[in-house]
Amino acid sequence: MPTSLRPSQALRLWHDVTFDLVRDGEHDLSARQMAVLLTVYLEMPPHTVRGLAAKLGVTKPAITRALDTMGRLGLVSRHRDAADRRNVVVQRTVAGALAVERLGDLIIARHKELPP
Amino acid sequence: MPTSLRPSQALRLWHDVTFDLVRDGEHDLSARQMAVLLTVYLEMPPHTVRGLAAKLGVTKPAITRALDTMGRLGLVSRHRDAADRRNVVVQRTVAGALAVERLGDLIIARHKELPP
DNA sequence: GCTAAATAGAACGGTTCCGAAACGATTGCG
DNA sequence: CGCAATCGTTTCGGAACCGTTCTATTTAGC
Repeated sequence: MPTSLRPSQALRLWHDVTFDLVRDGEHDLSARQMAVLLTVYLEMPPHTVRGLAAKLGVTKPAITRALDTMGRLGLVSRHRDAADRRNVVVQRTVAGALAVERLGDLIIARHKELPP
Repeated sequence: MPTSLRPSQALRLWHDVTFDLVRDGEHDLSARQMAVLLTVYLEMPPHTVRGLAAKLGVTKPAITRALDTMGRLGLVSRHRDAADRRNVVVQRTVAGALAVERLGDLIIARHKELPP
């Protein structure tokens, strides 16, 4: 575990990274979309619409729409589950992995710049 | 400066905090609104609509609307500048300070929980 | 004083997102 | 087989937000 963040550092970090995301305007993802994206890329698959909706505490159509948007951006892809064809599994993409990786780099860079 | 975050830790932190924000659903602020809120509470006043728009690289009406929403939520307040009555200065509120403080606590808590 | 510049906000049309409800497709169970 | 349950999606009306454009107010310069 890293050394503890102080409140001013924590907020400064959040501000700086959010600021970069808005300023660069690449993603323009809502908080929900960001939560879905990171859940898909950080947690163990498989990820279904229902599972994501339950985990995030939102409705299924909200997940469907988030996946629509992120699919349009190439950040995730959807695939029918062959075993149970009612299910849709959300899969990672190269572009999505790159975007997540860039976000990680951004957080780390801003974290390094934090005042002591 | 805290010890450096590793990529997996940085992304895990971002995921966990975003997840909490979505799950608890208290704020429901967009990335822009979050950037405005944290800028107002972290950077040196005074904050004008024009200044915030220039800093974030968005249009003035976008800032006006963000301030409308956040004012409705009681997170900020607006006042005409007495010196130059064309300007509106954005001021902090008790509720806003509390919300920002809670966000800081959330980030710190999630940061503490990060795997080594 | 009078005009020009600056500032915030309002109006407008288009886009996106929301939750609730309804719907088709699929599966499991009796 | 038949019927209920499950799953993802679509539809619907409403709300929020976007950028552009325009307006009202105020200030600065001549």
